[in-house]
Amino acid sequence: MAAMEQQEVHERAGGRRRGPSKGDLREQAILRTARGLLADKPLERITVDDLVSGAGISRPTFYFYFASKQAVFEALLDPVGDAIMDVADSWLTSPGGSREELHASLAGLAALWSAHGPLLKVVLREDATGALLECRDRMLGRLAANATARIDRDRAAGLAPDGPPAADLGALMVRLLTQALSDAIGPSGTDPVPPGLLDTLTVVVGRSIYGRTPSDPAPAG
Amino acid sequence: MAAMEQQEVHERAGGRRRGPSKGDLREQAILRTARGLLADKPLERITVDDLVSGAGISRPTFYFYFASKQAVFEALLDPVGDAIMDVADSWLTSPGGSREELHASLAGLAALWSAHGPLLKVVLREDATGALLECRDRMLGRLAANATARIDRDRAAGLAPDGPPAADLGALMVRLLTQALSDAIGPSGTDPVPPGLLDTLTVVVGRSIYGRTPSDPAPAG
DNA sequence: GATAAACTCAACTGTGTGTTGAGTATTCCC
DNA sequence: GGGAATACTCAACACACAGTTGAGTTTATC
Repeated sequence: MAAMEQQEVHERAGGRRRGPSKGDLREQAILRTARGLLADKPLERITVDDLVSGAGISRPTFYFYFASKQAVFEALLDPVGDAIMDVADSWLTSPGGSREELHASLAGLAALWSAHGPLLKVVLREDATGALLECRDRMLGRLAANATARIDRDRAAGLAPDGPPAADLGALMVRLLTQALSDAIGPSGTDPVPPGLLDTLTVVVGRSIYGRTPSDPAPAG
Repeated sequence: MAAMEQQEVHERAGGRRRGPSKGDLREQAILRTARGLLADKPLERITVDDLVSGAGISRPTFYFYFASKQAVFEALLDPVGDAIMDVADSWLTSPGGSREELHASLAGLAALWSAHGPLLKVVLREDATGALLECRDRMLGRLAANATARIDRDRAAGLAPDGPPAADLGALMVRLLTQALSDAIGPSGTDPVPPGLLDTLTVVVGRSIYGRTPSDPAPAG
């Protein structure tokens, strides 16, 4: 319960209460250490002691700045989540249904995975909890909602054939993309996304949404 | 290092060395307890103490039968892995490229996920290690190899258009299927797979492999 | 220069994994 | 049936990691 109180204090002003700077440096040092360690080993193998010794502080000092190890990675993830939202929105608002445009959108996603691989892998993991889980659901939800809207729009315009409910198809495409990108960057999360993968994803997403097989209805208009 | 020795003893005959039965009951009790607990909570929240008290033994007795908590779940997974291999092979050897046949194959996979959901989720997790990781790679590899062979065959027969390298496409389809099924059965891994998902997956896989968009080549023959 | 808020830590608690060392039961061979 | 090997069992450790306590020092503010 004492833990609760302390966490609430932290929540109140997103980490520390206020104040100019002295401890800001330490907070930054913790975040920097976390980011660095993440390139070497997965989240579950990073201990509070790693962060503590990396930042040159003691254990309780760490807990003064962050409520838990997870909270550090949540803080790290915040700006990345925003970037994902931007990609999602730009995909929705981009013009036509051309292959090039789809390819470009996927490249935007891939760039995020290249830049923040380890972090994105963490948040997509099945056993995420707390704020990490919320963040994931928000990210995936926004991506899926925009994909769904896109599919509906293109179906209404006769660009895409009917098929599964747009929401199901959209959610599936999002899962496919995020999973494929996470796989591509390897266990450490630092490999580059191979260009061939982008081509394959473009074809698969393109065919799934716009493609026809003999048993699909013919194009409208 | 003492741990090493004990583990090797275990490995030598897949668990215990031999002998008739007395301890076989305990081993079964541990496995049964593990399977039961898995329906309630995820692997990482199951402790050795849970298994120990569930099976009515002491801690060291547990370690006599299994080298670690992970080893228990590896043992549980063995037969499931075999079943996956069967599904993979039956998909490869099934006849034509009809939608019904694809749907039936996917239903076979889905049945496995319904029956062994929690276990399959564990093995597909990114942070699997040791034998669990090997098992996963073997399963996914076999599925992907068979999907690839299937795509090659159907392309050669003029049933499927050209497109991304068959191996890339096959691997992506496998990832899509396993991920979608894992998602569908929920966090606990015990929800039923909704029938609508099977339809959607059938369409997506069908279109990805056999479908055409205006920019894809026309059907051969 | 006193008061409060920001900051720091040595030493602790708690929970989990895996081990040690010393046994008891079972089997197998004579 | 006696004796040695093998199967099995456990109380009591050792250790790693998360998170806490309680008491202290610095820094900003009036």
